[in-house]
Amino acid sequence: MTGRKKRITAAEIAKIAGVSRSTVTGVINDYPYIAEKTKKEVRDIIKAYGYVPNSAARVLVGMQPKIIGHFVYGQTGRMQNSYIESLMVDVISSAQQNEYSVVTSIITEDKADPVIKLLQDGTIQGAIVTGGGHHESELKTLFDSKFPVVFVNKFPADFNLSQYRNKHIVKSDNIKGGYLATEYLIKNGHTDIMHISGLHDRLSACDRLQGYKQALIDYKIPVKEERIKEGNYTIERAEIIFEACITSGEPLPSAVFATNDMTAIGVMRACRRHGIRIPDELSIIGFDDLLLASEIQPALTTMKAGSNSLAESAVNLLLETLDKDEVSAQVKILDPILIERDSVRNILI
Amino acid sequence: MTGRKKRITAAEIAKIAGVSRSTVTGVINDYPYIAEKTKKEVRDIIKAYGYVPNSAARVLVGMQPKIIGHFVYGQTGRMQNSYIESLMVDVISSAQQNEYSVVTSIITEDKADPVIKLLQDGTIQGAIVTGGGHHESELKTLFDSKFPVVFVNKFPADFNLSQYRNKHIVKSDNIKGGYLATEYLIKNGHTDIMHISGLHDRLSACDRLQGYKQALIDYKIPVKEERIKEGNYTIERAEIIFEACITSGEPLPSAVFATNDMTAIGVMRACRRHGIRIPDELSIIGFDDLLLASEIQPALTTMKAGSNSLAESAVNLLLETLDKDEVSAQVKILDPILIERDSVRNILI
DNA sequence: GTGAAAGCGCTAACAG
DNA sequence: CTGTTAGCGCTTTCAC
Repeated sequence: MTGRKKRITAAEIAKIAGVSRSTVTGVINDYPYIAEKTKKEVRDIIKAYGYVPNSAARVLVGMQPKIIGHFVYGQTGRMQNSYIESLMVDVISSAQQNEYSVVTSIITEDKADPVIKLLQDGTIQGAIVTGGGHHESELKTLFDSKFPVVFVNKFPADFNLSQYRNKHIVKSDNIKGGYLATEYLIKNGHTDIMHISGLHDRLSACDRLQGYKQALIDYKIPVKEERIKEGNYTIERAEIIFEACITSGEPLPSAVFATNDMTAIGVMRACRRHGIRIPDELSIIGFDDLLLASEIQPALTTMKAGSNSLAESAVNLLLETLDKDEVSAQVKILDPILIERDSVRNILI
Repeated sequence: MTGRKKRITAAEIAKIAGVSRSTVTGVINDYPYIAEKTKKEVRDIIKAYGYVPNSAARVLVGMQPKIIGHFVYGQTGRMQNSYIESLMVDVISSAQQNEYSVVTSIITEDKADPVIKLLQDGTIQGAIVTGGGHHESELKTLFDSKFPVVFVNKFPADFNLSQYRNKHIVKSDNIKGGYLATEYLIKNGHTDIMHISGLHDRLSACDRLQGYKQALIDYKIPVKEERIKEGNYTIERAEIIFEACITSGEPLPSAVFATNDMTAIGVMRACRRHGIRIPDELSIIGFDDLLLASEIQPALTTMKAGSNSLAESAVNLLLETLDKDEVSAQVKILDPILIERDSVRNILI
């Protein structure tokens, strides 16, 4: 680009208004010691000429750009997980309510480098990190940086939060979520419950699995390893897994607890293909409460982590931190809730 | 915030490396007239000290921030239209492939003001505008500005593109889409086809409606106004509309062309409640090809505008424009395609 | 090849 | 209450 039209500057406004440059600054930032009359006059001229203070110049002298980053770690390839998409929207909405803008970065490969650059070069003031995937080294880098970062359901395995500053964690209580989901199935009479988990190297998946196991133990139901399968959050993978169960000839479980709704849908797909009716022959419960969950047939019973409150909590925590100088690490844990729909049958009655 | 740790500057790097400030700049921007040896030495120091050039300072001296905006006009309240969400992801992905970041702004009310400010204050270089809603005055403002903007399926009703500079339009051919959808129903033997449209003040809705009418006319089927209902893109509204049709006692159409998938889902919901089987008793075709469309039962036959290519075309058009000084307006029209699934029955056989 | 000097547009700290 | 001065950190002439 050679020379797009130059914008008008504060100096020019000052000249037009017949005041000094600093008076214009004073008007813009509404300093109390500028005469109301002057303010009004200058404001009119500012409006008339469409003057807007240059952001780069303000940031350069130490003002805050009011932009945060949202780093979304995603699985490779096209992201077809609408959970993460609605989280994006929620983060943006929450930020905008506080007059902040958000730069959303989708990180599919090991491209954390360009992303942390946004923090380093001062474009953004802080960041929210969400999504899946195994990214120890990038997360470490973020953790060890001085920048304010809020991690949502995602953080390095071995961290000692108390050592850090300006780092926070917002998470849904996945152990509890796994427990409640499993307990719900048990209370509906199920004892042979399969769990299709998320990737075993992700904390959220491990927690849900742990909750599952704990519920079984508490209700004196043996935990069988062959009833635990590792999925990868996609419809396709879940479909393959359950397909294999069906065609193996082994007896099917009476219920499945899927680590997320997409997985649950995959199971449903496999069932559809083989004429297995839900919930009559197989009960299923998911996790996330995607929009999809209420629309498929039968409507999916699922656990809701509260994507809205997750994003909101994260944004609020981040913005609070931006105002302060050094904030010690905080952890905020949100309770999941059960959304009862039609995919689980009570086999006691 | 009082004083978060100051970053290291180019001047300090210069001092450490024992070279001058401008040499450091030369190394960073890889100027050809700097000795390779010097470059390497300085680069090592830069890396060792974690130096990253301050973005605000660079922008201030006229460099490009490499950030674009995505302004998403949405209906009031929670956006539960996953079409727009996946468009967001597509825009971000396309931009990132070109090493641009994107600030996504969701505009629910008449808040275009804060959003155009991002352009005016130089935070972003240009913008992509998508979404629904009636926002003549804001769009006008954008149109009349000097900033590069690409409008995706959304623009002022009365515009004379040729007058403008740095403004482009990317749209899917909605007339054709409406035509193809309707024609498909006709070819499957349907003659009593209802259309649930989008809001009549939105161009895309009008175009789809027009295509619908044209197809009927071309196939010598009378257009009946009572078969055209105005929806608002939501499941809820569509459900109410079709519910009313069912309970009115009037004969139902044999097919429905819904202006988007959400509307189609609303119709399906109403049918479910009343035991009307799809596609046996009612055929239905949607528009958008949401992920949902392939998952619901029966899988929804729909028109795909190609959200991916829409976003990609828009981003490419915008980035090309950013490099140039003044670009005359362009219009890019994308062809919709039919995705055949199971919600339409051929009533001829 | 390298260094010194100017200035992008703004805010802040001073005098007046 | 207003005007003047001094940078923020960078890139870009232009001499050396």
